[in-house]
Amino acid sequence: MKQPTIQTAPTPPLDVVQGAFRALADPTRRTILMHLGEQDMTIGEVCTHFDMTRAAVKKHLTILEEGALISVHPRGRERINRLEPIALKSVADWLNHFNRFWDERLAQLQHAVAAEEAAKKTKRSKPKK
Amino acid sequence: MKQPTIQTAPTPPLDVVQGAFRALADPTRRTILMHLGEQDMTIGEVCTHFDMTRAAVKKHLTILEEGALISVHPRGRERINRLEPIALKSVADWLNHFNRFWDERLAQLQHAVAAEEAAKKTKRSKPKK
DNA sequence: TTGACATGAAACCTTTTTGTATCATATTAA
DNA sequence: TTAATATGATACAAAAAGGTTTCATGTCAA
Repeated sequence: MKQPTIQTAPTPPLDVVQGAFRALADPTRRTILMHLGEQDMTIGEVCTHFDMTRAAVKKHLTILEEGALISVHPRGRERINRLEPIALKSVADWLNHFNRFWDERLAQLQHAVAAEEAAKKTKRSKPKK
Repeated sequence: MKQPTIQTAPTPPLDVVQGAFRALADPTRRTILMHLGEQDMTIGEVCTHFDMTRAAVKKHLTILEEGALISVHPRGRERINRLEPIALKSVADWLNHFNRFWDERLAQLQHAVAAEEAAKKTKRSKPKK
């Protein structure tokens, strides 16, 4: 059924992308990332933002670390969690493969809206571009 | 309990983003999206690219549709699956919140590499890649 | 040293996910 | 009409996800 492709190394960051997408699938983890965007935080500090046991937050942080979205830095008995934007950028790069579709679709929508506006012909709202 | 807000639609992209991130977490579904980026496809055509039962592919397509990443258009007894880039763009927009971190971190890395190179000027033990 | 604090880790449970197999339905073509 | 086709839908099983509780370990501070 499946046609084997001949390319052997068109797979630069697949594991990285997979780990990052997996980590981003959970809303708690996305919220953690936004908090860490404000400042580095210990696990305890992250916990203060969630109604959840410390162990559960720790698991989320572990998955974020596995996805390379954060790094953990021991400082005494604490562990400082820091946002690591490189993996986030790899996700954004993957999404950018679809850039041209956004442009096409947005142009379609704008065109449709413009046609509708013209049909109404009541307002003179000028779409800025 | 207390819902003093009167807005009925203050949740513009939250559910959309969650549904899209959930759908993107699976590598099979990301591959499906790339195939649909090439052309619209029926379920059967999508199936030809995977070593998986038709029912499993159908479930993936359902999750992609729930995440608004694709739309399904009946044509006779077939269902044409079409990429819907708007939800993808909402994910990209969410990621762009971290844009400034990429810039900062990349600048840091470039600076660090430059400093290390300068410090290494005396050494010659560079392992081959 | 002692105790409080911050974390790590394991066992366990429930729900979701991801696949299968099977049967039902609607459409096309002969 | 009849049969093949394309899909929908349900029930099922294994694995992963997401949470809790409990206990152990290492560090700081008095």
